[in-house]
Amino acid sequence: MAVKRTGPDAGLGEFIRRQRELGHLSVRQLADACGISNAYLSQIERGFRNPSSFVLKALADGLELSAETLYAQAGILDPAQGEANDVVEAVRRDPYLSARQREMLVEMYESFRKVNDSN
Amino acid sequence: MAVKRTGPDAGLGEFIRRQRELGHLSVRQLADACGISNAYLSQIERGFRNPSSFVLKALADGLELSAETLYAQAGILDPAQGEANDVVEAVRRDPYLSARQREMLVEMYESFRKVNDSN
DNA sequence: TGCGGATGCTTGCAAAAGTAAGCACTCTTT
DNA sequence: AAAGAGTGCTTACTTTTGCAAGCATCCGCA
Repeated sequence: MAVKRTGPDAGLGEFIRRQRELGHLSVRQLADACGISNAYLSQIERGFRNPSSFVLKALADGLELSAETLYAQAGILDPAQGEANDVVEAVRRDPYLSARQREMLVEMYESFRKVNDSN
Repeated sequence: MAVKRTGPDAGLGEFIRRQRELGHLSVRQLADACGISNAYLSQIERGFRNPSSFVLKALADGLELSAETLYAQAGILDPAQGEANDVVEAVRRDPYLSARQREMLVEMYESFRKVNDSN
């Protein structure tokens, strides 16, 4: 498969372990809370397994942190969210537009902003 | 595995297909852009396979939409802020646009939506 | 001391993800 | 009408995910 994968060196597992320890949870406790096996969680934490979207979501719930945070740690979500413009962000989020249409709207918006700035 | 999985009836695949078609991409084109096989993409779109986090991320990139949107569609991320962040609302709220510019953007957006609906 | 339970880790297997190769079909182009 | 490329889909296969069961170690306690 040609898509990037995290290896045993990836930080996601370590991050999960740190979070778990901060919450004073054992491997089995967190695994149970997530509905996964303790064996599997152990392997995830040491970077030998690559949790699926669903397991990642379950882990976020079990660790009581937002899925965004975990996904950002996994390098799947861009953590750069705050500085994004509202309009641009809304356009990029809109599931009913094509990529090309999104592009056009964003360009239009930005040209407006530019024009307004210069006078 | 005890974690919830999306089945062949899940909307994620259909959503992906719809996005792909809006962008006038073939299965092979999108698959290549994502670094996955066309066979696999076909199965994902028809709900027979459940893409991993990495494939989902690659798909979001290939479709040029935010990973958040895709993950929300997959039922992994809460679309909580997404609803409040609707395009028209964001445009109306933007303090740097003139009334006329706002009007133009909204019209453009709505005409896109209309066009997309009718095919 | 020695038992019971809690800890994290390893192993072997079933099930799912993901691919390479090829099928059937539709358009162009020659 | 036949070659050629583009479309999506199917099948057979390899690789990875995820789990049940068990191992080794440590700690509190009778």
